[in-house]
Amino acid sequence: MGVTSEIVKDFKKFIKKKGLKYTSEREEILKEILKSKQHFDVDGLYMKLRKKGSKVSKASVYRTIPLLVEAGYIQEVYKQDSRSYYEVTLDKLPHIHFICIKCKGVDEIIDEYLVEHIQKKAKEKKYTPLTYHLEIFGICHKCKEEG
Amino acid sequence: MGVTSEIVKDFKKFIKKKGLKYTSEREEILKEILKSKQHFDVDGLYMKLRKKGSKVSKASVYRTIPLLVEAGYIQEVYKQDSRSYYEVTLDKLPHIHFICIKCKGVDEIIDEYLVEHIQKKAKEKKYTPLTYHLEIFGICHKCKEEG
DNA sequence: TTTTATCTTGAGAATAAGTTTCAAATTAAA
DNA sequence: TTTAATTTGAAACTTATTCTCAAGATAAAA
Ligand SMILES: [Mn+2]
Ligand SMILES: [Mn+2]
Ligand SMILES: [Zn+2]
Ligand SMILES: [Zn+2]
Repeated sequence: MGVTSEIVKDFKKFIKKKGLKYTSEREEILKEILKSKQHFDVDGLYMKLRKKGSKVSKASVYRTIPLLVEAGYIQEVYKQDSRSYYEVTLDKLPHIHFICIKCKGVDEIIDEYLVEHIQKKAKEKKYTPLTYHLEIFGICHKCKEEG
Repeated sequence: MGVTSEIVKDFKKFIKKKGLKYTSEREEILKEILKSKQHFDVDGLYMKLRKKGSKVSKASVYRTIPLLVEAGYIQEVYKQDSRSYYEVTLDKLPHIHFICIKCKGVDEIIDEYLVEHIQKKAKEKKYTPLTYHLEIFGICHKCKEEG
């Protein structure tokens, strides 16, 4: 049994435990998200679903995302141009995103030490961390060369 | 001569060098921002200006902010509820913001080591950093206790 | 100082991501 | 199968930010 179907089963349990109803739309959205191995936004996700013939509405995508965040499968990792970007958090530590403001390219840096450091600081301030946005906006090497 | 009038003079120079015109609106906005010793958003800033009798329009506030960012006086430090928050960057290193999603309170941690670490990573990836968003969204101690 | 070209302003319209509304459809417990 | 509760899609709504444009301000040149 693949990792995906494990998650789908867990999600169903999660939904039931909350007293909500498990629907095909919710499952469709979760499955599509699990396929994305990169960052995604609502519009991109919605387009992908539509292209495969799905009839899910954008409203349902917007409504399902907070559930998936709460269940711990995805996280909002950054915002750009007034749009939120998410990623699947399977085995992923919080990490830094370098975002090029010219080409919009995103580069990740995973760094265990950094995460520990930040979590120690959070503990000092008695915060319970939920979401990390560690973003550096700037110009990437390629765009710099092109002027 | 105070630090403010120094900055105002520099800003005028900056504006002229760009071939733009120095206006009372731009100066008013800069001065009001320099007074704010905390994070601010456009609406709050605009309200403050209005309360002191200023006639500056919100459009001008929106238009002036990118100039002040470019000049290096302020930076966008985080976004919340689809609103951007800025702060004056005088002698301020990039720093972490702990943001409570319940009470919206913001706590800062300035940490030279962290900044150096991140900048080293940026250099490794050949990025030219411009803006840092180092945010941790979570629950503060107080809100945690209140349930 | 006056002229003139260019830039900036305020007001309101436009844009677009995300939220809300509501009647019809679906779920799942009884 | 019946029934109560939830969810859905579609469209309306909200709201921060951007854009448009005519009128006003700036500053270089005359
Ligand atoms: Mn990432
Ligand atoms: Mn700060
Ligand atoms: Zn780039
Ligand atoms: Zn709080």
